[in-house]
Amino acid sequence: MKKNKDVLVEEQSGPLMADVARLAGVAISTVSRALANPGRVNEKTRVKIDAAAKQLGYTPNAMARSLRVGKSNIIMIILPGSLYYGASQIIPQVLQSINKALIQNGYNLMIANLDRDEESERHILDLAFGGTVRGAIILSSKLPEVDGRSLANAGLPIVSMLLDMSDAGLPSIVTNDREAVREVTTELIRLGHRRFLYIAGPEGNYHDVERYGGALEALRGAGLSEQAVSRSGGSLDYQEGFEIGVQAAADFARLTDKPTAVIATSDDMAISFISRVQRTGLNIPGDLSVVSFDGSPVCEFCSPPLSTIEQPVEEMGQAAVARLLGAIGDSDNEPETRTVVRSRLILRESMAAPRR
Amino acid sequence: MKKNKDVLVEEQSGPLMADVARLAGVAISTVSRALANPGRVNEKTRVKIDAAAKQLGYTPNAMARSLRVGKSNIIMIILPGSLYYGASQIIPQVLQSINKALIQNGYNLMIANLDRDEESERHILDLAFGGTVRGAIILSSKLPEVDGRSLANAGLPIVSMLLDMSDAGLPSIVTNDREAVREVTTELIRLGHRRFLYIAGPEGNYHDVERYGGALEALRGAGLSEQAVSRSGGSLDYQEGFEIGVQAAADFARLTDKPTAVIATSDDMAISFISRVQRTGLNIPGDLSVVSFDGSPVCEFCSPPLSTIEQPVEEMGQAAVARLLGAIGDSDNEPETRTVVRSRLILRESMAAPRR
DNA sequence: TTGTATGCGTTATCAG
DNA sequence: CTGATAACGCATACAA
Repeated sequence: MKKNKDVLVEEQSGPLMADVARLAGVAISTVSRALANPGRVNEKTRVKIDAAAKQLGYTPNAMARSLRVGKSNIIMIILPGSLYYGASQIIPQVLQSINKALIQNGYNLMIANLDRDEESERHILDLAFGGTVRGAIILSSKLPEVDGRSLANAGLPIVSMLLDMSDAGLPSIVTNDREAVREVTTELIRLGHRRFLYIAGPEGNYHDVERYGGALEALRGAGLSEQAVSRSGGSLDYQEGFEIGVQAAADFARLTDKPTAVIATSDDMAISFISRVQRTGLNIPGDLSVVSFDGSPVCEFCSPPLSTIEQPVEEMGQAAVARLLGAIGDSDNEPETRTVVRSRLILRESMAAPRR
Repeated sequence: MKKNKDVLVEEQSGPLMADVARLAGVAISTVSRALANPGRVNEKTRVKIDAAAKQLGYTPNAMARSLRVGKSNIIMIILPGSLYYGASQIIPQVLQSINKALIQNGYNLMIANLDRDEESERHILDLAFGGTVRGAIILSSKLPEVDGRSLANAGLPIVSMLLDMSDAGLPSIVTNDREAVREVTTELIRLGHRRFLYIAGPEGNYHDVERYGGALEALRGAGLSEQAVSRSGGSLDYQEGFEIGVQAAADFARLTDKPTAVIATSDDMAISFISRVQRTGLNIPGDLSVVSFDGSPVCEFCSPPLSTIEQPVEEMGQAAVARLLGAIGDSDNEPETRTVVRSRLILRESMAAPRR
C-alpha cells in the first residue's frame, strides 16, 4: 500500500480509437471503418477490432465525428415562450415522443429554450449558426430572429409541430382542428345547444383561426347565426391557460344571453373556467356543457370528467421526426408540406344536452 | 436572367474564423483571442475584428471549440422512466429553471432520456463516455448502468435533484420533506384528525422514507400510535400517479376504521383519489381532508382547491446548476453534499377539521 | 501585441 | 482489404 496524496485525477478522456487500433494491431483508419461500415472490412479483423473495443470500453467521441463530417447529430426543439399558454400539460408527452423517435435514429434532443426573451433568441440562433444542431422542431409560430440573423437563413431543416407554418414554407405536422371543432359543435347543436362561448388562445394564430372557423362552419351548417358564439380570451400577451379560463368565467358572468356550451382551446382554460363558474352555483353539464382541447391525462379526473379533443402527440412527434430526418436525408424533397393527423374527441360527462 | 437548374445548395457552413481574420487583415489566432479574451488584444484591432465578425455574421463553431479544449458545454438531464409516476406536472418547470440557469452560464441542456429501457440507458452512457456532455443532472435514483459501463465511472460531475443520493456520493438538492410532512400532519392532528391514509410512490425510495417518516414522527409527537396511519400505493412497478390514486381510493373503500385525512405524495395521486371517493358520495373536506405534494398549478382549480406542499422548483433548479457548475470549476470541492431547500405548504380548502 | 504552427479525435481520400 | 495522411474549426504554446 502506498500513500497517494497529490493524486491528480486528470480529465479521464477514456480510450480512443488509437488505443483500440493498437490493441487490435491494426491501423486507426481500419478501426474507423470496422465500426462505421462493418461490411467493408475483413471478417476476422472486424472481430478482432470489436473485441478490442469492447475490452477497452471504447465509446466514439461524438463531437470529433461531427466536426469531421460537418454534421451534428443533435436536433433542437424550440418551445413557445410561456409553457402554460396552451398545451402545458402535454409538453412532457411531446418531448417523450420526439426524443424516443430521435434516439432510435441516432440523434439527440436538445432543448433550445423555454423562454422567449432576447437572450433565448440569441441562444437559439447560436445553436443554429454555430453548427451545434442539425435541425429543429419548432412549436411556436415565431421564428427566432435577432440582430440580423434569422433561423430561416440558417440553412437548417425545420419542422413545425402543432402549428401550421406551411405558409412560411415549413413542413408542418398539425391536427385537423377545424374539422374536430366543426364536428363537436355540430354535436352540441344536435344536443340542443344554441348559444356558445369560445375561449381563445392567442388571437389570429393557426389554432385560433382553424378552431374558431370550425365552430362557425358548424353554425352555418345548422342554419344558425354566427352571433350564436361569443368569444373570450384571445389576448396577444402571453398568459397562462389557467388565467385565461378565470377571465373567461368573469366574461361569462357578464353575458346577458347565457351560452349553454363552452368550447375552450386548452384543457387548462377549461379547468380554471369550470372551477370558477361552479363557484357561482352553476352545474356542469346541467347548466353548461364544456369541451376543450389537448387530452391532458388530468381531464379524466376532473369533476365532472372533462370532454377533450386529444392531441395525438405520440403520432405527431413521430411524424415530425420522420419529416425532419427526411429533409436531412435529401434536402430537396418536399412531398407534402403539411401533414394532418387526426385528433379524437374523448367524450366525457362535461358534455350533455342542456336542461330546459 | 439565366436558367439555374442543377443549382446545388451545398452545406452552407457559414463564415469561419479564417474569413473574419481575412476581412480584418489579421491572423486567425488574433481573432480567436479577440473574441475569447478581449483584454489581451490591442483595442484598435479588437474593434476591427468585432466589426468584421459582425459584418459577416460570424458565429463560432461550438463543436470545434469543444473538441479543441476537450470540454463540452452541454449538460444532460436524466429523467425517471415514467413521466407520470410522480412529479409529472412539474417537469416543465424543472426543465425551465435548469435551462435558464444553464443558458446564463453559457451551457446547453440536452435531454438524455424520457424512458428508462435498455436502449435509453445505452444512449445515456454514450452521451457520457462519448464526450458529448460535460455534466449531468439526474432526477432518478437509478444510475444508468449497462454492459460494464456505469455513469458513476464516467468521470462526469453529477448532481441529483429531488432525490437524496448523497449516500451514493452525489451532491443532492432536495426539499425538507420530512419536516414538511411532520408539520402538516401535526396540523391535521391539531384539527382533530386521528386516522390517516398515506398514499405512497415507489416504496423505500428517498421520498417515501422521508415523508412517511415525517408522518410517523408527528404521530409519536402527539402521543398517537403509528397504527393511526394506513399505507396505500408503494408498488415497485412504475405506475402513473393517477393510477395510484385510483387504487388508493379502492383501498380506502375497504378500510373499516375510516381515515379522515389523506396524505398523498403527489398531486396526481390526490387528484385521481379525490375524483373516485367523491363519486361514492364523500365530501371533501367535510368527510375527508386531503393534502398532497408538488404544488402543480392545477391544484388551485380542483374542487375543492387542493392543499399541496410545493416543490420550490425554480430554486432547486438554480441550486442544481450552481452545484454542477461548481463541481465543473474545481473538481474536488464538496462543501456540503446535500442542499436542502425549504418547501412551503399551500393551504387550500381540501384540508379542514373533521366533522363529527 | 501579434503571428506561426500544432493538435483535439475522428472520417475520408488516396495509395499500396 | 488495409494503411498512411490530410483535413474538420478552433485554441493555445511558442516565437517573433
